[in-house]
Amino acid sequence: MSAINERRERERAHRHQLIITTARELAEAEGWEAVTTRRLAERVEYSQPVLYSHFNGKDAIVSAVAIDGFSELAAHLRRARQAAPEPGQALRAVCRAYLEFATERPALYQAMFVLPTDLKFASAETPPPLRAAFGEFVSCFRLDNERRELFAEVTWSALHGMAVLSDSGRIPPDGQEERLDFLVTQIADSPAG
Amino acid sequence: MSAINERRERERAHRHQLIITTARELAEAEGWEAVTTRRLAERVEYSQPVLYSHFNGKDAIVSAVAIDGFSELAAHLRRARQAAPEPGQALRAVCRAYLEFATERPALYQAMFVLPTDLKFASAETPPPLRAAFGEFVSCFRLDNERRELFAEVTWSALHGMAVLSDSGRIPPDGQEERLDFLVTQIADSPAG
DNA sequence: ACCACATCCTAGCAACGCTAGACATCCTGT
DNA sequence: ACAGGATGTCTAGCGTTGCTAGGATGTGGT
Repeated sequence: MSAINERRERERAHRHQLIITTARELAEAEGWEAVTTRRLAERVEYSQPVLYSHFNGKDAIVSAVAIDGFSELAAHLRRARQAAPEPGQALRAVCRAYLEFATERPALYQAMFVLPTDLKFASAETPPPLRAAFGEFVSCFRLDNERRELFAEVTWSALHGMAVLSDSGRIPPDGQEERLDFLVTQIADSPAG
Repeated sequence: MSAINERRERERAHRHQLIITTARELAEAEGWEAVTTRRLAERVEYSQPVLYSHFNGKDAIVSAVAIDGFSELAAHLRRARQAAPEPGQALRAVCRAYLEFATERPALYQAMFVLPTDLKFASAETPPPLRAAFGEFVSCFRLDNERRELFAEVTWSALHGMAVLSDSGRIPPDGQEERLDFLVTQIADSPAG
């Protein structure tokens, strides 16, 4: 109603975002296991209950960070795809960008793809940024390819596996480049790649 | 030294295994978040501190479950590979068996590949069962292929991605079969597959 | 029979996610 | 201008977590 309420809403929205970015910073600096509601509250200079007046719980905060991450990922992939010299190089560029994103922001990546979240994937309520990111993979394949989505899913799965297995030390972190090269070659060398 | 001590050691080893299998059962029945040291202690009918006389902590228990899982996975993959009608079908059979394993024992799979563990991968102290499981993938490729390990790593990464993204609902659980088919086709259609 | 040792449990610590209820603060209507 | 009510925030605490110190109990060896 009044201008006062508008100001309050602005402040509230501002604080909402502050919580998200602070959680993300804390996670990127010390890992998600260091992100406790107490420490987070202290950093934003409010008491614990205010976190719960903005989010349903800790998982919801992680989800909010994840959504921000999806937007960034989508933009990152899109930039890479459009900067590719020729269409045939788009897939390679996008895949490389994906791995880059995962290795440079491991905590953010975890929030998006590893930690338990409330997010709905591949359904009606899927957040648009998430759809956009997935769409970048789909766009790497020719329009007349009836199985573009399938191609994209497998590509994404492979990249995710590489990212997460490498991050947790289950495959050697070096050699990502060779694996990437091999993957792209195999996927692209298909009837309708 | 005496027979009494031997009996004690036997009992201790027996209890050690009891803890592991109980933890696994509990995880498979209700998920790992339901596996607390208290509940686990109650189930094995001992107090909490005995768990810590066998393991360094909860993570070590998870790791122990994971190692058992690696043995089973290795055996499962080996069986599938050897049952393949012809060598050209080995890769497909092993990949299918891998996904089968992951979907039928999700909690065990999580202990092995998702949850934080103390395990060392791809190093000198890598547990033999783990090497064996990975070796089954390598064995699917021809001996004269200099990049067998690379092939195996990418194959494994892709399968892991499919398994974990599907399990967490990030890609639709149906269509695994088509994805598997596509993946195997692309990987196998290579100069030295 | 007695001592010494190993084994096991009770009890408790600090930290976790989360919430009820008191307190203060500010807007609103008369 | 001032009381009343709504809004917002904090203190304090609940139940649970992983983990551990220290005492009780019972067994084995001399």
